[in-house]
Amino acid sequence: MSALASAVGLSKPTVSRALNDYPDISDATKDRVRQAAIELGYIASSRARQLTSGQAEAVGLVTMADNTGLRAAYQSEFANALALGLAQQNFDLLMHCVPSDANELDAYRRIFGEGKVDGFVLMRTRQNDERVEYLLKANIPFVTQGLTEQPEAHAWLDIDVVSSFGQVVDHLAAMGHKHIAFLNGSSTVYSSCLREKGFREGIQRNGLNPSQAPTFAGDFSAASGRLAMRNLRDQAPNVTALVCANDAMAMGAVSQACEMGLRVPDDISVTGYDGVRLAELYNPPITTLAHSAADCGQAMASMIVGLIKGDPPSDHQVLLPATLMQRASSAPVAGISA
Amino acid sequence: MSALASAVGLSKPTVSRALNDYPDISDATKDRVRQAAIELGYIASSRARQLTSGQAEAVGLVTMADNTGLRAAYQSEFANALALGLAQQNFDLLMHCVPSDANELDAYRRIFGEGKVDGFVLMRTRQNDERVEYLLKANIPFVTQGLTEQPEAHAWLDIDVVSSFGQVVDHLAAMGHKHIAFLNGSSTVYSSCLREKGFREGIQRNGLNPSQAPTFAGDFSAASGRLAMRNLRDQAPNVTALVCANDAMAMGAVSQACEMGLRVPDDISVTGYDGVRLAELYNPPITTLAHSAADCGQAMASMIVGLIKGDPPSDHQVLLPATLMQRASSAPVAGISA
DNA sequence: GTTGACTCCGAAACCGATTTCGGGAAGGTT
DNA sequence: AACCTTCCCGAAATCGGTTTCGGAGTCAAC
Repeated sequence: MSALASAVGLSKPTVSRALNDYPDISDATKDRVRQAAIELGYIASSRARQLTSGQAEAVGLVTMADNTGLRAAYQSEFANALALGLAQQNFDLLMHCVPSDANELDAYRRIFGEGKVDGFVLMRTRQNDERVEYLLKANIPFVTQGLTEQPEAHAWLDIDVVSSFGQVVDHLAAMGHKHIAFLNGSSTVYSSCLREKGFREGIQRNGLNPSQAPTFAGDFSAASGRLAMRNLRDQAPNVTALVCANDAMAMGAVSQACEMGLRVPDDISVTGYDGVRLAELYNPPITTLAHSAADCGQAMASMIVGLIKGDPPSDHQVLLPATLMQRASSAPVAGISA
Repeated sequence: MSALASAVGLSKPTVSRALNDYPDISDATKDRVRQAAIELGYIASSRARQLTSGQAEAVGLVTMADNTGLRAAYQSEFANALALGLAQQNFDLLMHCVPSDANELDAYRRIFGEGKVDGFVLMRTRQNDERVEYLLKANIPFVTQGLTEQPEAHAWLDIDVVSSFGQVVDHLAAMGHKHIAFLNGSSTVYSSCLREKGFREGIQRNGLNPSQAPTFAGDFSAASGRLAMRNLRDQAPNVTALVCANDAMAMGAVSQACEMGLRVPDDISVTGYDGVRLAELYNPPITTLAHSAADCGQAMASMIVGLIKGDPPSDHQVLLPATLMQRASSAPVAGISA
């Protein structure tokens, strides 16, 4: 920068103010400086600026190393959209990955302590999420993707899973299904109880018999979807529709059904839930509740930047709807025409 | 920080040297400083260190906004592994996403110019990749994932696609297939010509008739896989196996085949190629060439760090094998027992 | 006692920007 | 001519570390 300053015959502070459009610099000088900056290809060092401003102009995203398969697909679309949204506000996205057995909290502490980021975005909130507690206590700006036990205390963005899973039941009930099973995901993930709540409300709202609507426990993996389908045949053979807590389990369930000689959807309807666009490619394409990971990421980008700039968390609490994507894996029960 | 210095009754430079383990500080003092640093919860500001050292201790990954579906899944596994590998060497991963219509080069120029990163990792190299040319000319360290026209000039890591696609043909030929078609991806992606090369070599090596091995042009999307399957039935009905350049197209082809009443693999075998683990979940699971995005990311992390520390690019040029994952989408031609 | 070698640490400069403060020049007023 | 504004701009301090250089001790040797 001092090279630029001497090139235009001005002092360093004047150049700085000219580039930052301060009011006490004449327009002529500003133009001259800007012109010279372009000619010399000058780009201000963000490091130096950050040192004085105290702002890192970056947001951290800490991920776990074991993200694979569909989960990875979602994370990627999300991270991309997040990075895009942040870039539009001149913020960077700092990705940090910790081994699955490591202490995440240390990573958050260190990254923020070193001044590399001004705040965090948290994916997949868990029950009793220690990250949330730590960040709240340390007074570090953050947004969670997914609700927590203390929704009023921090910023969050979530999909309305309660209403979503109710919608799915409505959809199936409207097609004549009376015996609908639910395959839930890991109970350590906070939203699992919300999904079950939505499912139960749907059952009730449609006047179905709750005792004919068994819940199975899965872990969000395709393998657990397969297992559930096997158990379903043994334990509740009259079930005609299976509502899965995510797409991976739905895929596992469909595959298993096909291998057991069941036809989807003729013999059993299966539905999923996710923000990823892969369910559409499946064979058969899977009826699912979709929300856009891209919209989600973009929205969270402006939320976290707002927080960093001082907005109260209560300004940034957003519940988005998911939309039912009706595809070939669900159909009216046999003997009933749509 | 100077607070730490006064706490232990030493000067700032001494504290700095003690923490960085300089030889001209007594062991007693070092211990005292380290102890105090822990007690006070002192974490050195990376910004200040970077300002003097001139190193950002970060690597950039610039992505395009239109990454969705399977491609996103791969990117995510890769980015995760990259971030993990970088973290182990105290480097950060800076993700930057540009709109699909924007000029990427500006992003590279700006991010490096501002001193936010010391180098880049490039995904999906293209033919006549302007990014490669720019980074070479600007003398900025980078590693590409995928070969380019000037493989000797820079560091890269690639999967041996030539041998891989040869392997697939071997696999199919061994099962009695005589009429094998190839569905290639976009020609703008550099590796497309390598894939075709491998396929052709396989055809030749197995003594098959090249004129009975038509190539179709796709664009890596599932939709183009569907289209290719339709064309295949019209234009080359005697083909019994379709080799696809990636998994997404293979999935599209399988779905389309099923909808047209063809059975996979009984009527036609289909194979894919990718590093993602989703092909395994498909219905039916798809035979594919797999490589680990995680290994790939880890390897590239140490490559780029090595480059930044001054290694010549020739030290970091790696060709990895892919392994054939034989699954249910490929089988011996009808009438031949495995 | 003076000298020299050696160990350990502090003062000051520096990295590249921003911010505070103050002052020179131009122009208008008495 | 003296004074006051207003408009621009520069000197110096600052952020939080690292690095260069030199100086204060201690101790042994002559």
